[in-house]
Amino acid sequence: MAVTDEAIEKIKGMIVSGALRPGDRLPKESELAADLGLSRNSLREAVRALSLIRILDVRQGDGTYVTSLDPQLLLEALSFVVDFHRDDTVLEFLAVRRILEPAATAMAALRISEQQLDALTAQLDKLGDAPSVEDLVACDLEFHRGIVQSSGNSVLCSLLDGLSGPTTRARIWRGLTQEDAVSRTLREHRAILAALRDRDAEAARSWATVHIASVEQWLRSTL
Amino acid sequence: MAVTDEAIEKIKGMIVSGALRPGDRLPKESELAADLGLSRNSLREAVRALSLIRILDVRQGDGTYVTSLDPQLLLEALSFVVDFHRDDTVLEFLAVRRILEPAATAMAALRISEQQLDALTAQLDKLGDAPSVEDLVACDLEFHRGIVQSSGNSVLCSLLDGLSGPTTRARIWRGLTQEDAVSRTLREHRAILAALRDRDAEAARSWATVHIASVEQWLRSTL
DNA sequence: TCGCTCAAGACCTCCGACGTATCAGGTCAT
DNA sequence: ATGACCTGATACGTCGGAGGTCTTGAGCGA
Repeated sequence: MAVTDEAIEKIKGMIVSGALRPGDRLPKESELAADLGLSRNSLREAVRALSLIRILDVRQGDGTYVTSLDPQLLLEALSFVVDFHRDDTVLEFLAVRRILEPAATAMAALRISEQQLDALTAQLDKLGDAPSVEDLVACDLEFHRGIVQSSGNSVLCSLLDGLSGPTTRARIWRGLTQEDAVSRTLREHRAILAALRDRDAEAARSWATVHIASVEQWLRSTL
Repeated sequence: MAVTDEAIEKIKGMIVSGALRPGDRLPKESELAADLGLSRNSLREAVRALSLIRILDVRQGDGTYVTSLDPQLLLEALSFVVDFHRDDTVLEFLAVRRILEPAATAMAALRISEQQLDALTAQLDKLGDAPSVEDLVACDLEFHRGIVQSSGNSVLCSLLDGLSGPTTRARIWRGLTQEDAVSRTLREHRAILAALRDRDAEAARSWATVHIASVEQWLRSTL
């Protein structure tokens, strides 16, 4: 195994074992390189790799720190990976969303605050009846994110965030110009919100399923 | 933005845009570095980072290639990330599994082959009635993986694989020594398999839910 | 006390050299 | 002619050192 890979494993080991804890600062590059028995150049490759997936946070002029290791932060790397997928696997990602999103929406129905409900309502009101496709996409993303956050599970939230990432969603919506799709989306958003306000988890779940299934159906007929 | 980060973005761009396709070979380090306008050392940091998340495959003495970009491969990096999570977030990961696994099991009920059913049966038979905890853990992993693969969704499969990764599962099972837990697990596996054989998606879903919920409940009472 | 200057510390980038692994082509024995 | 073996070219792996840039905080003056 290459020295850089060893270094990655060792740093990972230090974090998993608790020798390095979230927020801790690593020894400076030259010291750490000496400790691990490799050159500064090779160590930098290891650090850079761990930095890409948000394990380490490198601040020039300051030092290198272990991130908070929050699920949210680590799964952020997921969206980076999802960006690489080609169109022919979009349906599979969408199928996973179709499983997760209704469940998250149902969970949210039991936990969402009045204040959050009001915010979602205001958001929909602000969008109006005939928004541009761009506005609708942005709003859709925000709407679902708000709901999923109310599920209270940050892993679930980050996962869905990654799966629904800008790229995937943009690709799907770019061609979604059929007139009734816009109004249908607006109606479905209203219905989901109403179900949440009623604390009706099953209704919320069903509307979320319908909502995603309609996108899935449209996409399937298009590809 | 640092030159290395720019290089990462550029390489990503080349792949996403289709200029580089799965399996393609990249120009050699020195050339690519010159093309992108940075030193070989800095480029190597970018390549190493992309290699960690399985976007690139570097072979010494040969060259650097774009991987297949299969969801399976890319989500493999997920397990690396999951390893970093501390015990207090295990419940959130488990909650996500509780959503995905029953759905995957239900999907499998409609698609699994006779041959795969026989293989799962043989696996359970081989384990016997009173296996060691280690054997049970290994078998459990294999059993669920086999089922999820039959769901036909490779994204779903990889995601669950990552979430159920060795570390998380090992941590959970390490303390699972209560006698009835072992026999209960065996019974539940048999029940899931029976539901699959009956092509009864709802029964399969329910048994999978029960199966995971029991782990969740035990874990919740322990932490 | 507040704000500015400046030097120390740490990461950023680059260069050039050498080590090591892989592959292709040629050589030689069978 | 075929196969194993050798060898050179090629490309990645590792290293040490030299400047450069950014952040931080101590020290100074208003």
